[in-house]
Amino acid sequence: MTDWDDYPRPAVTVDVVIFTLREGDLQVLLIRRRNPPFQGMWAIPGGFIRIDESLEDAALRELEEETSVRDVYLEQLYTFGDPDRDPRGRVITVAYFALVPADAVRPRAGDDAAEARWWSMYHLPPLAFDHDKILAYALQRLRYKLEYTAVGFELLPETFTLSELQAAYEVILGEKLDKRNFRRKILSAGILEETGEYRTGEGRPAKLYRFRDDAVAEVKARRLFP
Amino acid sequence: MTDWDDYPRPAVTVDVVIFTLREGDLQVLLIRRRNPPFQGMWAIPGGFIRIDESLEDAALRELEEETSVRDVYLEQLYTFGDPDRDPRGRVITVAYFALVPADAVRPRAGDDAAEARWWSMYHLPPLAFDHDKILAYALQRLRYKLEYTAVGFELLPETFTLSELQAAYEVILGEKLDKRNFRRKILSAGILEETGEYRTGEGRPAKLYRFRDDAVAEVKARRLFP
DNA sequence: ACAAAAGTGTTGAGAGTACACCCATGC
DNA sequence: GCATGGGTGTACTCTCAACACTTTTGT
Repeated sequence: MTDWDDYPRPAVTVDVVIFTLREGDLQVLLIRRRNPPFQGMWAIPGGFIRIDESLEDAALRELEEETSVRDVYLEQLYTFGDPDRDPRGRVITVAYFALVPADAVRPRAGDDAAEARWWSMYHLPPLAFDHDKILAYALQRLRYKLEYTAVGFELLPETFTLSELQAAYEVILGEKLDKRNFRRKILSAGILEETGEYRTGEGRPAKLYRFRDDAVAEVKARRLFP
Repeated sequence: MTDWDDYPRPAVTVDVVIFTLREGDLQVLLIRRRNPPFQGMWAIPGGFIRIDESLEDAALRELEEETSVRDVYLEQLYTFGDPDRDPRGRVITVAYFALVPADAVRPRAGDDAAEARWWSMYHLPPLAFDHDKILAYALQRLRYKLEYTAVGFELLPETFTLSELQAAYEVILGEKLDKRNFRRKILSAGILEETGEYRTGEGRPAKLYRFRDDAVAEVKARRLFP
């Protein structure tokens, strides 16, 4: 820290891993790169930070550019900064991950993307830069958080049945769960309330639930540091 | 991500929160700033990244400059990037935290510090920049990790008694632990081995232990949800 | 002998896990 | 009435927390 201007500065970007649940699957939003390097390959949405916006604001801006949503779960994931991760030069990226309910989003291509679409986390295309590493880490973190917080709800629509909730957990964790134990535990946690409505379909109609606002607030309070 | 040169670049620094256990206390290494801004105030050691080194290498370099040690526990903590956190302009800092055994270190002042010394985490001086926030977060993370991993050992010398280990946990967690439960739990985790030596002093001599480096250190996390 | 720290077991409560059948509806 | 998914209870195991006295050494 000798002198302020002595050091060449890296470029700094923010990348946002956007997860959702669609088609009974855990999916992630990717964009196809319009420009070199890695032209035509798939990448996590992101972009350069602006000089007067916070990192979180930059992540929210990217998120909104790609999905038109705000007010979703967003958490800083990790900062990736290997000197050779971008062939154009030194680029450090602060990765975030976001959880959005599928029904709230219609992906749209941004400026630098020819195309944007959902991909299954379990069947990904080849990815630009070190984005495979970033996604692998994001999945690990999502699974881990699911085990001790209630973030799973952030991926579901406003109301849902217990079977839908259980299916969400199973898809993300990649394992089957016992129905009775799941229901007992989730109900005794006191974070759900019945809506009074039912979902009909094949078989017996299922009670619809929503998250209790106060419980969701508690989870949200714990989510982001500073 | 329109064009590479369109964006003014922020400066990027790495700050390293260096924890140790000394004098029966959890302490952190701070340096007194020689230059403005915040001249004369205490700060977490850190500095600008070099254009061709990775973030982790930069953190290791800072750590070695301040403490002359390598090969200690080092983990990326969080990236702080509010636009106004440094009055000189836009500076993003990638914070790391390091755990060093007290007997391995003799702090030394670096280039930009008039002075370097250990401070109790529980009696800190006023800090430069947003370093109070960084330290608060580092402590939270350290406590959290202590509950489900074996990182506590990284703060202790090569060999130690169970009472010393317990005292370390108590200082970091800020609470008293039951001796019998602590011993049973830590021994049944199978991560310690006896050295065969004893530490003598006042009272009955105590067995010395060391950490088994082949042990899987992760203590099973208790899940909030299935 | 006494001070000082090391070391040691049991019990009760609560949480987690495994497991199989009846219920309400649409067709 | 039958196919389909929704909904329910119990017994066993394991983990965690609370709690007090004996042992070994140095002086």
